[in-house]
Amino acid sequence: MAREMVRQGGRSARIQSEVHRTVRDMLKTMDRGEITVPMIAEKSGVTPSTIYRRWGDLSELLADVAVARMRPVADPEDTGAMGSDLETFILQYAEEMSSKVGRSMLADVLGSMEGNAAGRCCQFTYDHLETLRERALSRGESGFDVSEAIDVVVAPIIYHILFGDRELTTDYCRSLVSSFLEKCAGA
Amino acid sequence: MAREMVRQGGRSARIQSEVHRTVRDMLKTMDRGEITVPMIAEKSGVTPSTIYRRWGDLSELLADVAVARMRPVADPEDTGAMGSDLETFILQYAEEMSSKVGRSMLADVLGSMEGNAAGRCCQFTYDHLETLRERALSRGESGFDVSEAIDVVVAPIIYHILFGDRELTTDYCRSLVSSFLEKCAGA
DNA sequence: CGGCTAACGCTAAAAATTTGCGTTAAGGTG
DNA sequence: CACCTTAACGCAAATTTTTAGCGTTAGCCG
Repeated sequence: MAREMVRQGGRSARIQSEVHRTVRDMLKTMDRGEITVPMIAEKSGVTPSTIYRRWGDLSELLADVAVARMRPVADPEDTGAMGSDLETFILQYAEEMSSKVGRSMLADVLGSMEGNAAGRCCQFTYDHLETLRERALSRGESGFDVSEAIDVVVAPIIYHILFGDRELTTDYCRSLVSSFLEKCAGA
Repeated sequence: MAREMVRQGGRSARIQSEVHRTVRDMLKTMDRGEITVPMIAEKSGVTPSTIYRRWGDLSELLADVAVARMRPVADPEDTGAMGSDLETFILQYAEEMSSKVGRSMLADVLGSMEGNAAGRCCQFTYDHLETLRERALSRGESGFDVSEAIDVVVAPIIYHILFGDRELTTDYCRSLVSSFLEKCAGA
């Protein structure tokens, strides 16, 4: 059979989760700059060559781990109304992404070129917003444009986290959301 | 004398410019992933240890080169009116940053932790916008809030470049600018 | 001009990465 | 269920990259 196959279960999967777990553990106690592939290999009981063959290099591995961590485990909380749904989600999003691990994940995701890690992880955000939009519509609310929400609310938050040019206060995030909601109402 | 000194002229400066030039040349013809410190050292006629001692590692060197490239050489063009000034500047900004070298510079700048490379380079953008604002005021126009311009216009552009989730067309950039100008007029 | 020392070059040692080859085990087939 | 194919792994040698010690060069200051 000429089809490309990717092993999903058994040893291969066990190694992947073991390596991922090791990386997450290491990121808790040490800086990203002092983590090396041989270290990860030893702590996870895998030979370095396996890691190199499977992920290519350290930055790709870190990106892979970061994307896996950002993958949502549940839908955003339902607070009963679109405005509060959006605010709750954005505040939590800003909180997570501006934390030390959040900034680290962002950097890792943006530092990889293979596998479109950045695209996949911003898709998570898009999907969450889409969920909120559909939820609003099913309540009879007017809904909102997801792309516009990203431009007006998400993009500034990410920008300030990445460039560190501004404190990301709760009030500021709230103002972004309310500014967006007003724009929706006006349109 | 106990004071820390940094050599500015002579050999040290010559080496810096030589290494920078070599890096810029290499980035034209090859991918960032295949550039190594020993390569740069050989092509620029410097020993690797000098590069390691001076810049620490490859990512710091690349960030240093990127910041130097992004440092503006002139003020943004004066088109005679605030709206067209802003549009001209943003279109050129989007063009430069979304190009291959632009994306590479962004990635390099965000991938370094020393020296606040990211902060310094977003300061360039801030300064340019501030120039446009002052120019508008001196013409008798109402001006605009620079931080708001960054949130509404610059941040979305950078976001879409980094995450690759959307085509960055001229029309789209123009719509961001006009949306911002309307917001200014309304406020 | 002469002293001081930051910054460089050279070299050897250490660490990381790549590569070849044999082995293990996942997943499909008869 | 036993067998076959081959993706994925482990091991170890070869290669490359990075670090560190030490002597030398050349800015900068008095």
